[in-house]
Amino acid sequence: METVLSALADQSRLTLVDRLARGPATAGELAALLPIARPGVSRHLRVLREAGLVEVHRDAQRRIYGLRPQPLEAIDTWLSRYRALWEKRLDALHAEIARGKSERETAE
Amino acid sequence: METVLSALADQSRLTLVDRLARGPATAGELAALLPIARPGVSRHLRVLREAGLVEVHRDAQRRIYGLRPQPLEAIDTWLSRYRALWEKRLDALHAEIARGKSERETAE
DNA sequence: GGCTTATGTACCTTGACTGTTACGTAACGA
DNA sequence: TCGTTACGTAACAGTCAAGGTACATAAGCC
Repeated sequence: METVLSALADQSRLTLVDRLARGPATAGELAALLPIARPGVSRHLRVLREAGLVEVHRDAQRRIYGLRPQPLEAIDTWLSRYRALWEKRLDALHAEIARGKSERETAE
Repeated sequence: METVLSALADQSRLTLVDRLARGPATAGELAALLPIARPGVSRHLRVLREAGLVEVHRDAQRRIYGLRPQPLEAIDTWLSRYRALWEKRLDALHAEIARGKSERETAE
């Protein structure tokens, strides 16, 4: 959990993950998205790989990276423990809106 | 987004957030949960505060910390862009189960 | 006014992280 | 086979973050 959050706590890696959500890409394609030199991208990809967020397949001299959603699902699961905290707030808001609306309707 | 993920990418702060999800606590109560010295906890709490994950109220010489769910909601929203990636997989799994294990050949 | 309790800030050290350049490796293609 | 393409690792410098100790602040208590 902490490993995945650490891996995502970086704008460069977030950019890579965002891109990979739309489908696989080669290391070169991914590197083109970032304003840093290639070795830096390689290390970012390694961090994502070690966090289980991406997987690699070789295609001749190319490396095809793809997103592994499992760690993201783990975050989603962890987050679900807190979801009630803001859904309660939203429910209250919705109730407020509904109440205001009905009051207006009965008033008019 | 990156700020919140960075704040959460630390086991100590994750512990604090987990605790605060069950209700407010004083800095002292929170410090007792971590195996580090008090000033370290103060700094962790500051990181959480600057990420908008907690808020503080003074009560005489005590500081009462409470969880602010909004940043967590932001992560949930960000995550929703990826949710289809594993829900598709789960749907396929459910379909597979519903269909029964009669014919299996070119799957995956 | 002192003394204690509760908590934060200042400062320092150490270790990890990010980016760079230089180099290594592996596969394709003329 | 030799050059090119596509990636990665190695080594290094600068920055950042986490922990510790010492000190500051602030409010209650006697």
